[in-house]
Amino acid sequence: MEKIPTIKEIAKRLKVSPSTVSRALHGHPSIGLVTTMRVNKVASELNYERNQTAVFFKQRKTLTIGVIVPDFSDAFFSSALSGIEDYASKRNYNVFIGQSLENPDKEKRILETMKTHRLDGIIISISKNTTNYEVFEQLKKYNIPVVFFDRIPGMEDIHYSVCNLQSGMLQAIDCLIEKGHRSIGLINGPSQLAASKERLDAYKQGLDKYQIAVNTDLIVSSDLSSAQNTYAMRRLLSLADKPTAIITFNDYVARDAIKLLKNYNLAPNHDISFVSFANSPIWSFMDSAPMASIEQFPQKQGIKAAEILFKIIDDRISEASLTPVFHHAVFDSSMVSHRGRTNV
Amino acid sequence: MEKIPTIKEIAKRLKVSPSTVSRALHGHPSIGLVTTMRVNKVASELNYERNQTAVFFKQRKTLTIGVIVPDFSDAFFSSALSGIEDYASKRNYNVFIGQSLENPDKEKRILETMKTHRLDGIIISISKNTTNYEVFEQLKKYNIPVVFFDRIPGMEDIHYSVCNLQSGMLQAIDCLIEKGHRSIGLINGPSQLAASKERLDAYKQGLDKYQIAVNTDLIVSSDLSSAQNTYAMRRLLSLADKPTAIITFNDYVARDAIKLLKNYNLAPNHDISFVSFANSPIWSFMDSAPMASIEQFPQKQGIKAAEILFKIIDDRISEASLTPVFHHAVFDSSMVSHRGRTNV
DNA sequence: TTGTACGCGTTATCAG
DNA sequence: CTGATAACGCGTACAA
Repeated sequence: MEKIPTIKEIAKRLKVSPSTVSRALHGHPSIGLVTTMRVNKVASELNYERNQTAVFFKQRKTLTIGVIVPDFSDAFFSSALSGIEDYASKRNYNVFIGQSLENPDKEKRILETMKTHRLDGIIISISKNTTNYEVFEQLKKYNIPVVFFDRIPGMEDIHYSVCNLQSGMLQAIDCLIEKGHRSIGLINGPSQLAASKERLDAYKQGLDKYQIAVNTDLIVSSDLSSAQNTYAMRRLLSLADKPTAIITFNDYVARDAIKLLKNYNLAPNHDISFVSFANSPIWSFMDSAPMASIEQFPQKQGIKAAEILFKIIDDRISEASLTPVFHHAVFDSSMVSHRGRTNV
Repeated sequence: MEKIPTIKEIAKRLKVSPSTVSRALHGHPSIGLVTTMRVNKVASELNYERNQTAVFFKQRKTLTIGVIVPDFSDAFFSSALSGIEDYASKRNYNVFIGQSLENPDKEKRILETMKTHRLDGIIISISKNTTNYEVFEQLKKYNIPVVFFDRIPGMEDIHYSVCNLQSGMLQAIDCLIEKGHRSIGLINGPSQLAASKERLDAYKQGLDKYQIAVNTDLIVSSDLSSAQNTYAMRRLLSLADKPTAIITFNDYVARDAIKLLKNYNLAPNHDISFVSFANSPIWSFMDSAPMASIEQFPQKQGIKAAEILFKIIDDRISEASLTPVFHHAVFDSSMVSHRGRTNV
């Protein structure tokens, strides 16, 4: 085990002071050319490499951001992570990760670890069970900026990057109405999710625009398990007046619904048209895709969150801002048609 | 901006020495109960939290491992990451990430960053274009253990965790032979990939077991693009003696091949049976899955790599091992049948 | 039981 | 242009 060369070591060999070596290594203009060259020579001979932990310690900056999501094996989040990593690495920043697995305790532990590590900033999509926001207040005191994305807490004064689901829902309804549908069903998610409320509100608003009364029979919910997805679909199919189109909470719900539809020997997008949310890559592998899916741009959301975070970090350097500004990025979801792709 | 409390601060308030505070906070037995309690009280009043960067610097341990893969938005790698994160977090370790995007230069840069950060260990699945292994040698000098997984370099004396593809291939062939197939095609990947050679060798070995001569017409390759996948399949379909079964490099190749087959109005697994590699989740969304897919257990590979890494880290503490031991985990791939799931 | 002194590697400040 | 010194926050021999 060879020992790792330090600035001191170089200084000793050259019989100069450590500070001279440090400055030479940084190309400081006040150091003479000869000295600089001699230092660089010895440094490369010894394979010197600076000890980043010492620099972090001294500078109180870690050049590291943290990313916390519920689960990296979920395509939505891993795609966001991929975008964040790419952005951060271009800024020469490093990325620390943690996954909450939807467990608020684990989430809290991760946040605390990141705090003690003095990370320069955190990007987080919170667990769906998180209700205690105290940690985030503490983070503020430690001056560690937090940017939320996709899943944001019900707090005032936060930075976030989210996707507005309303726009996609309204587009979907416009499109369905244009195709002559008047009876549009909704398979929504669990009511406690903010995302469910958002979809429902936009659904009602969309129908209202065309003076279509909301028929509560056409609105069913699921906890997003396959069993309940199927059950919800069955309820819609059992109606005397079946909907001619159905909007589902997400692509997985749509998949289960379409599967059931086929068991009834009905053709998706022919007998009943489908529009779902997420636009996940699964449809490119499927024979029966919904007519359209509403894209939520996970990677874009992640990158936007990173942009916000770095803006905060940059601003902090230039001035201690007296009036805090909270950055919000809300971009529109957008309906993506799958019609050319399906073979129904 | 409140300033962050330190041990010194606590010491000053209590008029004791910093070392007393430090020991008290660690529950050192030599500190009196009263003192300990007073220290803890003030610490929690001030919301004291120790500065991990200082500890890292002092202890020359970062309690952090790095994970590098080509792309986190790939389900295979994100699933591995998920497993690694979970394992590491149980050991109170943190995870640093980087993605090479198949770019050897970026990969090198990431590795160097991790080196200067003095990470305690690195788990990596190398980019498919990596040919220069010099960095890994340097890492050895810095005493940073590296564990490779899935994609491993052609080096001696390394730690790794991989999946043996031979077992799956042999199972597949056993299974196909048993069902009466004698003419089995292979759509392989690019020849420069070790994984292609491995599949080909096992394929030959499998046929050999049943005294079936290898027919080179039945072996085609693709660079794994959709275009070439389709082209490769077309070549097999244009043979006078078409194969009755086809083994494909991975699920994406199978998807493209099956798609083409349908254009020929032939039924997958009826006219031609398919077995592929990867067992990716896409099949659960598809109407026409291959008969079977060979599981490669990304998460398991990741966790195993983490186990190896932590074993090395643990061993290092207990003793400076004189004879280096290299840990290899090779577990068998395994054929997973999809027959119950397909509706062909 | 507690305090003193030092070191970890680097850089900023000030003095020459 | 360069050197000496202090400081960052913490842990720990050693001394008291």
